[in-house]
Amino acid sequence: MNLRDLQYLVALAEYRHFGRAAEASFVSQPTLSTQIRKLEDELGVALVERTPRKVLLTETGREIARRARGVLSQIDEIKSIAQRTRDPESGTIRLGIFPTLGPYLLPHVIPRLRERFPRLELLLREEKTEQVLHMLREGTLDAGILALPVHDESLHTEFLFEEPFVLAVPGGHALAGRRCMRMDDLAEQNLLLLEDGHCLRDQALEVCHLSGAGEKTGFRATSLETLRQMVSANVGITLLPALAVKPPVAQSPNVSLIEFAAPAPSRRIAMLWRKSSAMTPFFEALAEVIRDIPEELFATGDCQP
Amino acid sequence: MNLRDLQYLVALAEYRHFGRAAEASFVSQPTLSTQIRKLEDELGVALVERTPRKVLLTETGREIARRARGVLSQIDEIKSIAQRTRDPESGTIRLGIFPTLGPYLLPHVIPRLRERFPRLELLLREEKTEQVLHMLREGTLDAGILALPVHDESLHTEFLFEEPFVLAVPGGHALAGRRCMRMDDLAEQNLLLLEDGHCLRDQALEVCHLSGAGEKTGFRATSLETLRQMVSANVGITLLPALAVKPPVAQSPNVSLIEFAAPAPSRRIAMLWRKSSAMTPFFEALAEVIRDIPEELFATGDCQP
DNA sequence: GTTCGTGATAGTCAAAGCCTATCACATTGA
DNA sequence: TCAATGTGATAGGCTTTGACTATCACGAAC
Repeated sequence: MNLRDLQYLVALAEYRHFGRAAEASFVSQPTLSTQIRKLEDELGVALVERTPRKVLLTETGREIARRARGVLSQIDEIKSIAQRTRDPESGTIRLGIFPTLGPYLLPHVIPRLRERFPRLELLLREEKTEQVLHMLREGTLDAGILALPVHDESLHTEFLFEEPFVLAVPGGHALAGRRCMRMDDLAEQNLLLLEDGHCLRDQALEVCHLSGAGEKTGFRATSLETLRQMVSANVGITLLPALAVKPPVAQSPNVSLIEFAAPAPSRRIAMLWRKSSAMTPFFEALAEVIRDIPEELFATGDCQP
Repeated sequence: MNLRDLQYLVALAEYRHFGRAAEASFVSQPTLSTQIRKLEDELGVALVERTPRKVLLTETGREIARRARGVLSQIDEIKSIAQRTRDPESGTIRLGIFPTLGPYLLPHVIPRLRERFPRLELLLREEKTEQVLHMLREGTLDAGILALPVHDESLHTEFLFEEPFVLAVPGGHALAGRRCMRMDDLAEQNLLLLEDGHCLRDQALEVCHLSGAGEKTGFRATSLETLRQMVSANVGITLLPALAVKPPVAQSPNVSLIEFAAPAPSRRIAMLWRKSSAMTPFFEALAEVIRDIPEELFATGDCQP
């Protein structure tokens, strides 16, 4: 049995005439006759009642023709899906992003993506970095936005932007009056950090290491917002990524933000997808849109400590 | 595109390995590889992400494979229609049933089915309720026997019988001497229950809710037989469905069974199949045979607490 | 660096789908 | 009543396709 057989049967059901059914199917009448006969042989039942100058389908033939229409309809759907994929801007992308970036980047990015790809359906998934990588590898995510470095040769890495850190201190802190500082100025300070599993923790530890700062003991936050609230509550000081302190994020009460002089500590953000993905060209276009958000979101002022 | 192509794609989606998909499809690996490639060429899109030692389907490939399963399912229906026309009572039915019913119902049902439909081949599949429903929907089961309610408009529901629960207590338990009780008598008791995923757990929780009983903490059984053994070992008390305590099921040592007065807690069992199935008349006959098992299997004694 | 697993390619062959030519048979019209 | 016509079936043949085995190419694992 094959799809052409089903097409012939459906045509025969409609025309009830071998010649006209053949013509509608773009084959010769003997071809259609033979194929219908072979289908009957394969199924072991009569589908057609052949009477002189008249063709009727048996009850079984009518029922099978009905199902055949459903099958052919689904085949058309399959071709439609394929056609839509050739025009990818109308499909669905599953995009992973980690929690200390997603809520601050996406408000800038989503409107631009909707404008650029109005027919795209974007399914966002907020997970920690390791989980995003895992889901990318096993194919439950199509792409991810992560901080570098990522060591995975099976993934393509498309650099997006560099996001600097700023120091957040309570309003009454000794450093609060400063607009700008050098990394060295962090020496002897102890910072509030996130718990294990967050890449921001590792990134902040790297800054601590370079600057001589330490981690405030006896405390680990579960989210960036918790860190911010702790600073606001005079519990301590912390590093925050630039996007997390720029509009539309509201300024927190009792929190002063201090930028760093060059070379400022920062994290490099990239979009990753499987090298084997068929969507590479499209992902590159998507990355381009993300890369195009305004630089003033990251830019520090003219910082001369 | 032809039906074999769709079969190959579905197999590839399942195995994610060209060799195993080919083996399952009874062709050689080069054949399957070539046919998939030709299908991709015909559709003009990549269906498969080929990475070293790992095969993933693209999102388009997954979507098309999903549709292909539907197509192949309808082709099976067409063959089934033809086979049923040739010989209505032979052929193969794939029947799903959940684990806390199957082992206790089937011994009563199988002999009657074999007698009534001697040429029928019954393939039984024991799965939890959600899995049976999933397999019904995707066409890997023809029918299922499940507890109601089931909310799925695409499935036909044919009520079979109502199966009451009995309370199983250890021989030395305070309630052990009673033959009969009201549901209220369960208040303040804590019952051993199955783990998540078993519909019997939900059914028992409903009884707990109505009667004021609770769940015994720190314990969750993986099977009904484990529950029974725990009662036998004086660990606690539990609800058991009636069929699970009637012959040919052996009576457990040190376990007393107490029936409930009307209205007794119970679960309603039904047979479900796809409304689109061509086998509806036959399934109705099959359900009739199941419905006809002796009522004393469920009947409670004259229970006057 | 070698071995192994896996998917792709090359060459080949049998089967299938399709063709044209023609046949067989029933219906229709003169 | 008979010839003409319409229609579906059959025969022979050709092209295409699906399938094979053998082998290659490449990346991962050891």
